[in-house]
Amino acid sequence: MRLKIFLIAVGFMKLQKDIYRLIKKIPRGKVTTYGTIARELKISARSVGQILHRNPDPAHIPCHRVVDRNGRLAENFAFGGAREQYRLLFNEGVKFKDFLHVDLEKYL
DNA sequence: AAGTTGACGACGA
DNA sequence: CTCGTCGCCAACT
Repeated sequence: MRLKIFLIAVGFMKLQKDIYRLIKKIPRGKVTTYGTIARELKISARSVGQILHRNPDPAHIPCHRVVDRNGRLAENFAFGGAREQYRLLFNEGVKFKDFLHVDLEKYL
């Protein structure tokens, strides 16, 4: 049982590490897009979403700073939905056009 | 082991 | 801007 958890953790480490490295350097009050991360990692944008969705380590990965290419929030945000993501970003001083759209033009 | 599922993206209409 | 399609690919049945 415990072993299983360990193995899963190790398995996640591969991509988690790469994504973590990119996401963690996002300055406060800024955001990035899935596509940007995807190109950096040489993987599909979809995979980035996939990996973040089944978020391996939400405590150490500021996934709320990741939006889609239109600056749109993820309505299916794993932790509390878009509402929660909105709140987190707002706390960092990110300006919004409306509930679901971040003010891009000044992302990472 | 094979099929389904999406925090997406690009392109056309 | 939205909507529909297709390509994408790791994770999950």
